Amino acid sequence: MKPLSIPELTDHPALDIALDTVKRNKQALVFCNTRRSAESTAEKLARKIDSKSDDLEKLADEILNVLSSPTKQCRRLAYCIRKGMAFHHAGLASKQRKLVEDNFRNGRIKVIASTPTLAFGLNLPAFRAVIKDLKRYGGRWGLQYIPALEYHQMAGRAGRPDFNDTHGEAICIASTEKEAEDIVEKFINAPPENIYSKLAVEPVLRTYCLSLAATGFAHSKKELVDFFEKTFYGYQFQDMNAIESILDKMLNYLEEWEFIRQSKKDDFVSANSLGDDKIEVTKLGERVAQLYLDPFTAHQIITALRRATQKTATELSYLQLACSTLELRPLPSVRVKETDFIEAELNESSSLLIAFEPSVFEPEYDEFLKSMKLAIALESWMEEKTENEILEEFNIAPGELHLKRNLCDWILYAGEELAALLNFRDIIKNIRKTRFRLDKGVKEELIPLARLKNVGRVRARKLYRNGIKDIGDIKKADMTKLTQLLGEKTALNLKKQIGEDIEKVSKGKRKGQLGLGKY
DNA sequence: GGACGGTGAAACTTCAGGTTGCCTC
DNA sequence: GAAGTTTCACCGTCC
Repeated sequence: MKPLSIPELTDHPALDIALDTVKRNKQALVFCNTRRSAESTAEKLARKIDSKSDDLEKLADEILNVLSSPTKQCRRLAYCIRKGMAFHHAGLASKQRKLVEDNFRNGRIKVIASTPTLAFGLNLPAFRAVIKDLKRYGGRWGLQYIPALEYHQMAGRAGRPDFNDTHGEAICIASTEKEAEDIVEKFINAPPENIYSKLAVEPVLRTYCLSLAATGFAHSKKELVDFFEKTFYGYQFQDMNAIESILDKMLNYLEEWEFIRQSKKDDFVSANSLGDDKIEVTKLGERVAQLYLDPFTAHQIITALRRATQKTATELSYLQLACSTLELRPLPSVRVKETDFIEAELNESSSLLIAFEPSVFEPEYDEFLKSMKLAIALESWMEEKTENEILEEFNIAPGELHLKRNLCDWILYAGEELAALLNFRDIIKNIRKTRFRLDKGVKEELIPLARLKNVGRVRARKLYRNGIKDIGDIKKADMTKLTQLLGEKTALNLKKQIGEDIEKVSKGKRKGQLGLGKY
């Protein structure tokens, strides 16, 4: 194949290649190693494009209005979209992600600069897959080459047989001859890495131990060992003695946490028998298994709930508990300039916290600070801060906020269930309230309004500011005012929800809805 | 003389991804 | 390790 000659229009070859693809009226995916880089790549490309189209203008507006108040990320994406460029990563709101994907498929968007999200799972082929970075930051090891498997995933996006492409091009960028040789050797000619069983990780192993016992699949340690022997994990591990001792450790934890009871047979009766160590699952253990919860997390929650019965726990206490579980990881990082205010907040509310709190000198302290940061961010969501404010203040993008809110809700739901089983009635009430406010993103005063269908944080606040503060006020409010605030359909709907079926207000008189800003 | 604004270099900071549960407030 | 962001010194202009 003859070498491509591509004009140098920008400061990076990956961008030049992407622009060249657009010139040929084809599509490209540019894979970047960070979200920031994906965004700036798309923006730089957009700056080089001067075409315009009505379709893209419309799409950009749609992208901009996905959230009730657009974030700077929304504005940036909308700017790119206007030029037929886009970025894609987990920080996008899910609707925006879908819009980007769909409009790449239908050809309106020409280039997507993305993190590896697009390479996994999504079927989004393009004529060219440009892999801008083959290295990624790997904690204390600095920049490291990505796995060959990941390279294959990304390169595999090149070529669209469904669109009669006869070939596709996967392009890596090297800055020296030596690097080019490295890339060929490490990625293009290299087989993918071995796959290891996920069971080999302790959290997964202990979850399965408990759930196998809880579902009656295994009644003794022997049956557990038999089961794992037949799995891919057993096949890979081979050494069943080692597995047995790992299982021993897991079972001891489960027993210590009161999820199972092990009835041991006299040791000297049968020296070699794993034999008759019966496993009995407690009520608590059964519920933990049903909740698909890592037993360690469950134990962590239960310990914290016990503490909560003995002191005043606030919503922040429950949020921070949820944020300190493994399920919420990876946690958003704490920036240097944030450390001070998080520690200040910590000083203030330390007595309220119910989860384990390491000292400054322990290695867990970093993660603890992060959990505190996320908890504060979620709390400010409940205090009605907008997505943009949270992005600016905490550097947590809308998509990520949404994901963390869901995870947090799941953990808190589990906490609620466990509290019910343990008969901690007061706690249940508080967790429910926390979950509700977290779901809706409202202050306490808006709870009665936000309970109504079709009323979220925006409408509830609008009503409240106009003196309508609860169901009683909605009953009293006249339709004209409600219509003015929320529009006719929603107003009628609200009245219906509280048991009043009102005929439509006189037609033709309808004024525009009142903007939130003015009231 | 001082406030202000623009510029560029140096110093500093940050870094990918995503499934599970329930109906009740 | 590299790209992006912030900070800061420096200079010119204006009032």
